[in-house]
Amino acid sequence: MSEHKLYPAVAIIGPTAVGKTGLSLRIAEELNAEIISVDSRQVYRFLDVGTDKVSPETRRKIIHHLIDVADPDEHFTVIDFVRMVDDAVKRIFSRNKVPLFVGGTPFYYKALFEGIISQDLPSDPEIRDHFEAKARELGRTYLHELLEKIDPSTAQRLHFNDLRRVVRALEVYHITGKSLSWWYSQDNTSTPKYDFLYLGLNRPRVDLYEIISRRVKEQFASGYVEEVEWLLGNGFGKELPSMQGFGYREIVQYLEGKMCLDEAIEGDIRATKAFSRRQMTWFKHFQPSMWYDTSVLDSGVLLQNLLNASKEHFERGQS
RNA sequence: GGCGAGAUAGCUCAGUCGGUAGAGCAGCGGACUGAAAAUCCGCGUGUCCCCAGUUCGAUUCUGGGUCUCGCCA
Repeated sequence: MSEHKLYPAVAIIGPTAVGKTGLSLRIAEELNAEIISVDSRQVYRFLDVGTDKVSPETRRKIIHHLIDVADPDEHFTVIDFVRMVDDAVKRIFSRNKVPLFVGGTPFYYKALFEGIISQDLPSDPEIRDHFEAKARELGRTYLHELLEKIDPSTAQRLHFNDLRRVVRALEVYHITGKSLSWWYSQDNTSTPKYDFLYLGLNRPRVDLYEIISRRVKEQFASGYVEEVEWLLGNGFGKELPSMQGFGYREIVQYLEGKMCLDEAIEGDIRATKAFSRRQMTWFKHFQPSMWYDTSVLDSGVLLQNLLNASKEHFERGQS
């Protein structure tokens, strides 16, 4: 087997609101890099305020990929993400530039760099709906017992309340006739294409929470509610996956008169904090070359550190 | 000033027919194979406001005090 060439890539990871975006713009500028957004919400058009997208002006100066690549009513998945990234990376290198990955969706990094996703597993929304209806009718334990019969080892792994995964396992079995655990045992995950380097940004919790709280309030002051109103008014219903994110779902409740504005804001802040914790339980295992504390490092020094680490990585990849 | 209600976890509150207490939220930890900002799991000792009385035993009953909130002056 011939040794295939890996694309060098640098990724800036860290919880929401640590300051990834700001630093990434400056690094991209210095390195002549193009940015690849690793963010499961920024892929959607029209979700702008709530996802903290960089402005179109900035994007004209520094090219960003994987932003605004799907409509809010499309069924965008990790697989779409990986495929589009692979494509973008080829074009970036053909222009003699390098890719800088930035974003806070750990699952996407995992799929992209560590090839954890089994290929060729189908999905079918109708079958999902069918099982979800069953769960509503007969209870979640019923579905879990169903899974137990066809795929005991997966059933054992999954809690009966974890509807998403139980349904997924049943879905795969019903389409392919083979259980999920059988598929996983085939080891058909994709081979790695990237020689990646993670650079970690973090800061103390309390500090992070304060920034999150401030940022959510800014979003509400910058047309967040109007954005959601517009989406709903243009046929993008609240049941869409793109509309299930924190903030969006609270604003929907607010617009339906189920909570007041302050409750929506507080709910958004709470959910964003919880999300930042969930992000960290993944990122902890990512083993970045280093965790940089953005609250203690002088921003110039921090930038210089990140630049040096990135340059070194790309130079090594080119030799 | 009078009358009434209350004081229990960081917050909102439940409860103990007297045997030192538990929910939700917050907080913390974890899982994660085609929805991932999704989905899911686990973690609860706190002068039960203070003092005295009754009692084998009081956070619970009684009396007094302090504070808070209502209503009336």
